[in-house]
Amino acid sequence: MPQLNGGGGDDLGANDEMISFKDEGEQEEKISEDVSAERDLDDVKSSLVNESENNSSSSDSEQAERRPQTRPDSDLYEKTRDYFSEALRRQQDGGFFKSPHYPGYPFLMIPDLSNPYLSNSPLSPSARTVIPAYEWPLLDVPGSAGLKDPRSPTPGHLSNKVPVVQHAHHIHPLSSLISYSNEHFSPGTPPGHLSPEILDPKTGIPRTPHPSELSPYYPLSPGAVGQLSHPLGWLVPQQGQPMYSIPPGGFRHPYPALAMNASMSSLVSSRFSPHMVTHSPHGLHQTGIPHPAIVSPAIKQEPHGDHISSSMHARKSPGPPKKEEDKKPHIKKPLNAFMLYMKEMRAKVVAECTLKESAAINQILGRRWHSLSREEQAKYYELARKERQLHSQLYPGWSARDNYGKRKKRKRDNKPDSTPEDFSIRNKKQCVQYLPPEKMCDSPASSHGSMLDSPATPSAALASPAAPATHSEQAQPLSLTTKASSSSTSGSQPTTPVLSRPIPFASLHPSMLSPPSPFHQAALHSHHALFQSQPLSLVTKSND
DNA sequence: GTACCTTTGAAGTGA
DNA sequence: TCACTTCAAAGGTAC
Repeated sequence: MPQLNGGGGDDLGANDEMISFKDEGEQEEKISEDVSAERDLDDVKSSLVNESENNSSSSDSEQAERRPQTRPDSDLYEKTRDYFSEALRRQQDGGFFKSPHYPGYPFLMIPDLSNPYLSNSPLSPSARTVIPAYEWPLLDVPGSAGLKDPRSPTPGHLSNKVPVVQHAHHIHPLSSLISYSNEHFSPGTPPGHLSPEILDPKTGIPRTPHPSELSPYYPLSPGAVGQLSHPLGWLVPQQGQPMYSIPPGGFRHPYPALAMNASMSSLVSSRFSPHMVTHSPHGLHQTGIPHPAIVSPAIKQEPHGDHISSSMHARKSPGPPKKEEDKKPHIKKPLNAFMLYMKEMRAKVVAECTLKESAAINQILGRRWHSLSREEQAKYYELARKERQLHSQLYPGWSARDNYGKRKKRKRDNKPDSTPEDFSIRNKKQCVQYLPPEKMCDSPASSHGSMLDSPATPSAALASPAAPATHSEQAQPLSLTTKASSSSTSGSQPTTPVLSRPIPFASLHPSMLSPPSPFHQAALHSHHALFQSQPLSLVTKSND
């Protein structure tokens, strides 16, 4: 797959996750077939969902509104996509970020801050108006990034959820997926590019458009688009949202192309309130622009969370006092491929069913993830890889360990050798599968099945390191390393996906489960055998 | 108010 | 090197 190697030498990261698919042509054909098949399937799904939901509660009507109405014209999509690709290719001058690897996100790859898209400073909301909508379809997704859910009465930044600070100091190539949170847009100052009609007349807050209003170009569901961060969103200061500081000496210009130019820098200084732009006595990175991954400790409700201004202080100073440590801004982990996928697809899944519990949604997403083609997964792996790269560039001293213990960790130990005291009553209570086994079989997937169940082709499964050697080995898709990582899925987690509450089966819809590929279907037979040996609905956690 | 649930993947820890 | 743990997102649920 050329795009996988497209980053080539320009990519600072190792290519260990970049592989070529031997059956590329095959894949492409298959994918195009899958796409059309999936669209058909989605249509069927929609109708089925509508049917099922017509019998549901009255609240479903609003969900029906969120439901994708019709598939955007695929031709238009293709043409537009090509156009975007071409436009971006022209833009990109061989900087760090080459041409987009993923046609689906061509607009994410804005390599150069001096490019015309950004000439008006991305820090200014109005600056986004200079970006022609046709060049940046996502920008034309009006305000959707600002509001995660039309049903939500509160914009993202007002949500009572953890208000993650999402400001940037440069254009993240993955910005739209790197939404460390969705609260990127300041509803107070609706971006100028937003059409008036999509702004809430009362609040001025861009509302999440009806699916039919959404750009048909972006291959995301309307809801998913709603979750997308504005690629420049984290540059937009947000009122009432604390900013975080750059760790003193922690930042450097990772990429020359990303280095903030003078105008940007001044804009940051001028537009960001003193609270937002911290002038560390130790000397911030000259950009002084924070990264969305940073979250105030206070926001994270960590113990001893300090005011945001105090969180601006240094983190990672050698041997910092405890107090200083507590003031460290919380830098989130970069999202992995699945997380990126989840962010993108969650809304779609939510829109397609009446399920609201994230646990259930995540189960579905997990299965869908497995049923993704390798190329599709490759997109997310690549995105995740780039995000990790950028994250490491932005926070050279950051370690995942920094976040350890920052949240009260639940006791989810299911190890059989654990003492009875380790098991809370909650852990012991009976749990019910969200998805019935039949449905589970409809999709690949035990948590151990991973890629084993859903390679596009058997040959691909062999060719790709994504295919685990065994069920206990987790896939390392796109990685040439054969190291079999052992994640929690192979370890502490129950062998059967369980949840404390059953999914209302009526709310489940076939669309929740990805259409099995032929290979997948073959694999399903073995899974049927597996699942038939398991309780159908009630399963207890494998605590012992 | 907050932990839990669920998912996968990355990274850290300890043996 | 391996097994295991923690965290990342999300939001309803339960305590």
